[in-house]
Amino acid sequence: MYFCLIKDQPRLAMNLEVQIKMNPSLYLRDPELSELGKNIIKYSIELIQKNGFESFTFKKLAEAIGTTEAGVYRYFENKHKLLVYLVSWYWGWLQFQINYQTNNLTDPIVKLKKVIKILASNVEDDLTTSHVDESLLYQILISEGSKAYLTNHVEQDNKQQFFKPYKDLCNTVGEMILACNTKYKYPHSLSSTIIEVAHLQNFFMYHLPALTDMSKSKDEKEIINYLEDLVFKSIK
Amino acid sequence: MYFCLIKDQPRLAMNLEVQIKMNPSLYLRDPELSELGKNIIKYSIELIQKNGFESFTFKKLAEAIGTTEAGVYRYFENKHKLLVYLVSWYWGWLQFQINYQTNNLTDPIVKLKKVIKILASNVEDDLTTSHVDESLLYQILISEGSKAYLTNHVEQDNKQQFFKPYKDLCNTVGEMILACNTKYKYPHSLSSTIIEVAHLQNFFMYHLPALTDMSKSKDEKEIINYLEDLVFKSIK
DNA sequence: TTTATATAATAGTATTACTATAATAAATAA
DNA sequence: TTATTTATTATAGTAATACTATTATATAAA
Repeated sequence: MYFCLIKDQPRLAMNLEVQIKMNPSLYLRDPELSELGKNIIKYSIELIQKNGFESFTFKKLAEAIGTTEAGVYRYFENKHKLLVYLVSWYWGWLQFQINYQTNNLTDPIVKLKKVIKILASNVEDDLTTSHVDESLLYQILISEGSKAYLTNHVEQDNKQQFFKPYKDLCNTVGEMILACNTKYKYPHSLSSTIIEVAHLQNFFMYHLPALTDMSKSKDEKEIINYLEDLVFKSIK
Repeated sequence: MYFCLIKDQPRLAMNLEVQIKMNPSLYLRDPELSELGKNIIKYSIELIQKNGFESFTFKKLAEAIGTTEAGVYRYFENKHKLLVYLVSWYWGWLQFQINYQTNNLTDPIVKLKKVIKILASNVEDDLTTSHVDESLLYQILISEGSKAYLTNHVEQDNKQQFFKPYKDLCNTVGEMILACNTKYKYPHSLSSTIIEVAHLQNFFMYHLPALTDMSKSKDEKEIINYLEDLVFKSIK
C-alpha cells in the first residue's frame, strides 16, 4: 500500500490529508516530518519544473528555501534520489487517484477509459497534499520522468525497489486490460506503453509538434482519443 | 537528403562508404574530416554506451583518445551537442537503411513490417561506416536517445533543426502507415510511438522486466510481435 | 537537567565544464 | 622555396557543481 489518510491538526477542523508511503531508501531523513523537509519537496518541484533537472542543483534549492546546501544533503543523498522520490511520489499518488476514481465502476471498458484519461490529463493541484503541487509534478513527469530510470545504475536502483510504485501501477492497469480481454497477450507492455506514450505525446505536442497529429489544437483530449483508439483496437 | 555514397581511397580497391550528412550547427569542426574527429565519434560511442551519458565527460573522452580536453572542445561545444550529433547520425543512418531495405517492396503491409523490424532490432555493425559501431550506437539510442530532446532548451534546439533527421524518419514511417490505411487519423503519433516504444520495451525487457511481457525470453522478436500487433490492429 | 537531535553557518575538496594561451607540427598559398 | 595559415598538443586557469566535515546553536525528549 502506498497511501493512507491521516488526520492533521486535530484541534482545528478535521483535515484529511493523503500521505503517500515512500520507500525509506530514497531519503536520508523523511522530508514529510519537518518544515524544512516539506520545503525541500515543494521548492524542488518548482525549480525542476521551471528550469529542468539538468540545471537543478542543491545549492539553488537551498537558496530558494533559505537554508544551506548541507541542510538539503541531510535529507537527500543527491539530486537523482530526490528526482526518484518525486517520481515515486507521483506514481503512488496516481495509484491512489486511480483506485479512488475507478472504485465504483463495474464496466471494465469504462474503467480503462477512465484510467487513460487520468494518465493523460494534466491534474489540478490536489489541495489535500499541501506541499506538493500535482500539476507541476505532472509536468516534471512528462519532461524528466524517464530520467529516473534511464541511468547506468537502474538495476541497483531496481533492487532497492525504487520503481515499485511504477511497477505496481503498471500491474493495476495491466489487470484492467485483462479484465477487458483475458486473452490479450501483452497487458504489461501495453500498460507501460500507455503511461509512457501519454507523456511523450504530450511533450511532443508542445515542443516537437511534427512528431504528433495533435499539434494544431494542442489539446490533451486528442492524446486521450489517440490512446483510446490504440488501446481498444489492440485489445479488440 | 541525409546520406551519400563516397569513394574512399581511390588507389586501393573501390571502397564505398556511407556518409551521413550532418547539420553543421551541431559541431564546431566537422569530425568526419580528421582522424581526431573520427576518434571523438568512435570513443564517445564506446564510453557513453559503457558508462552512460551522465558519467561521460570530455576529459575522460580525451584520455581515451590520447588527446586533451581542449582538443575535444574544438570539435564540439559541449557533451549535449555531441549526444545530439550521435543521435542524429543514427536517425540519418536508419533513414538510409529503411530506404534501402524497403526500396524493392511494393506491398505496404510488408513494407511497414520491415520497418518495424528495423526499428526494433539490434543492428550489426555496418562495416561501411568505419568509425561508427552501429550496434553500440543502437544501445545508446535505447538508453540515452530521449535525453537529446528532454531538455529545457528543446525548442531552441528544434529551431536549429537538431531533430530534423528524427522528424524526417517519423514522416517516412507516417507515410507508410497511410499507405496501409489512408484514413488512419494518427500517422505521425503512431510513428513516433513505434520508434519510442521499440526502445522503451527493449530497455524495460533487460532492466525493468515487470513493465513488459517479454521478460522470460529476452528476445527482441517478441517486441517486434508486440509492435506489429499494436500497429496493424490500430490501422485495421 | 541531561541528553539527544535538528538546524544553521562556515569551510573545504575533487570533479566538471569550460576558456585562454603559447609552442609545435602539418598543410597550403605566394 | 618561403611565408602564412591552420590543426594539434601542452599547460594553466576559472567558475560552478557535487559533495563532506566541523562547529555552534536551538529545540525537544528522557
